[in-house]
Amino acid sequence: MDDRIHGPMVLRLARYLRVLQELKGLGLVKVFSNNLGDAIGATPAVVRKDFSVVGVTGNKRGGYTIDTLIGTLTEVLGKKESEDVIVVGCGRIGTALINYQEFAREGIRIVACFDANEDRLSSEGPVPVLSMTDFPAFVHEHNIEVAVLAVPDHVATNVFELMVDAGIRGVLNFTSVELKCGAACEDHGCTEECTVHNANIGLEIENLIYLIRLKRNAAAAGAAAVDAAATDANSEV
Amino acid sequence: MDDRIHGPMVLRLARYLRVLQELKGLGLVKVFSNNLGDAIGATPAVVRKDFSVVGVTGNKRGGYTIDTLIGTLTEVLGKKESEDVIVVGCGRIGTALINYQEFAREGIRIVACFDANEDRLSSEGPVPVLSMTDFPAFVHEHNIEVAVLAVPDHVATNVFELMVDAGIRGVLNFTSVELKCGAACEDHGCTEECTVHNANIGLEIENLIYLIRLKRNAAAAGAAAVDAAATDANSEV
DNA sequence: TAGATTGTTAATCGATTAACAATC
DNA sequence: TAGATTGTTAATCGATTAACAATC
Repeated sequence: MDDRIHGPMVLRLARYLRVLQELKGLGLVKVFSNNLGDAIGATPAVVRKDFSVVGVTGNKRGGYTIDTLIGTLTEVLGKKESEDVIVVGCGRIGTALINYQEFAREGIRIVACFDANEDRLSSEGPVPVLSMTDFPAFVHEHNIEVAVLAVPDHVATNVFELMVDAGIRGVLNFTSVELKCGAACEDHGCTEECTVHNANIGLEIENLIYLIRLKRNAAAAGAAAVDAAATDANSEV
Repeated sequence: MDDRIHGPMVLRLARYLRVLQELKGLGLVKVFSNNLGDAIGATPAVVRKDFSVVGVTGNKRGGYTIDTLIGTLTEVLGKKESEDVIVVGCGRIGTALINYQEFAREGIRIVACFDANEDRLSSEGPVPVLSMTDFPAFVHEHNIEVAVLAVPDHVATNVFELMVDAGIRGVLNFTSVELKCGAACEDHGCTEECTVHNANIGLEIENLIYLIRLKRNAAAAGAAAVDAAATDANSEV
């Protein structure tokens, strides 16, 4: 729609939308850029820029109309029609996801799970567990675009390529394998990219730890620099 | 240590390290920047730049020595001493995390869970479930730096502030609440930042869906532009 | 030597931030 | 009017990419 809409901005648009819906629920009609900025942790300038990009114009004195914003943002982000999602890999994580559907936001629904192990297949339970052999057909028939990858690490790459082949466009990756879309896409001659988000908890924590250590080191170095400067200042006396 | 080390780079350094350890396990001794680049999905130039920043120098003909790299990266990222992590909120997600410890990478260990509901407390099981009142003391005593936030949304902000107060420096956030560290930090007079990573599966999927739609729209617009150009070209005949 | 790879510098790209004129 | 807020432009910042000299 507009090539000025980029990744971080989409994230913000989604956050605005959520806040706006709550504000509307509270009976508000208008909102200022600084209020929305506070709510999602951005500066007012960013908010105005974002709205400018999506084409919403405010009133110089009265701010923005909440209904207009909700309408435009919903349109830009895509109609909030319910989205069907599948899970591949019916091990512990897959099962947990299926059972704890509550995690899902409105409109997002897990409609099937797939597993290579025939023993796990079942049509009982809240979500059917189907054979991997049915996977491509199912994806096409139901127009599935988003899949959760929750298989053992050693088959992750293979299953991912299956997904890309089948037409999956977005993957939430619970394995600790780095999925490279470019390669898989090229190998299979598909032109459209597949977006991968990583959700491996171990990896996330590991990365958190590294970042914290890095910050601490930087802070220590900064303090040392300050100390050194202080020493220098002293020595100048 | 070096202010040229930034977030994305830390992520890459961790990935290099993992690959290097595997390569070493296979008996390799040297490695070229393009091999590592392929492995983690980066260009050789990025790899060389990264190594240059952390101070590892290679051999113009023979590439980099794996042992040297492993040594330096381990040092830069912090010794792989085991890191103790706690979970706050012993509901479904919290319990799942505790039971599926396997997700944890080597060196990462969940040592305790905290819950405000006294009925859930227990010293049985793989991980003790303690009262929230014990939380600050426990964090100080055990030098806990990283916590997983798995409480209901409506108490997320409060619990997060408790965490920051107690000295937690990194949070893996399973709620769908936007945790703003700046505010909490300022309010409580703490100078050090707290790093938050979001792991809410619903949010992740929602965002995936938005990004996919955006890409499709952009592609459609691009195709339309191409069509228009083609039409123009035709009309010129 | 010739070829291949490193290491560094400059250019580019993308997004955020700052500044300020317009105007309700 | 005076004050406050929008909307846009220019400046800045940060990271990646490209290019190429150095050299094994």
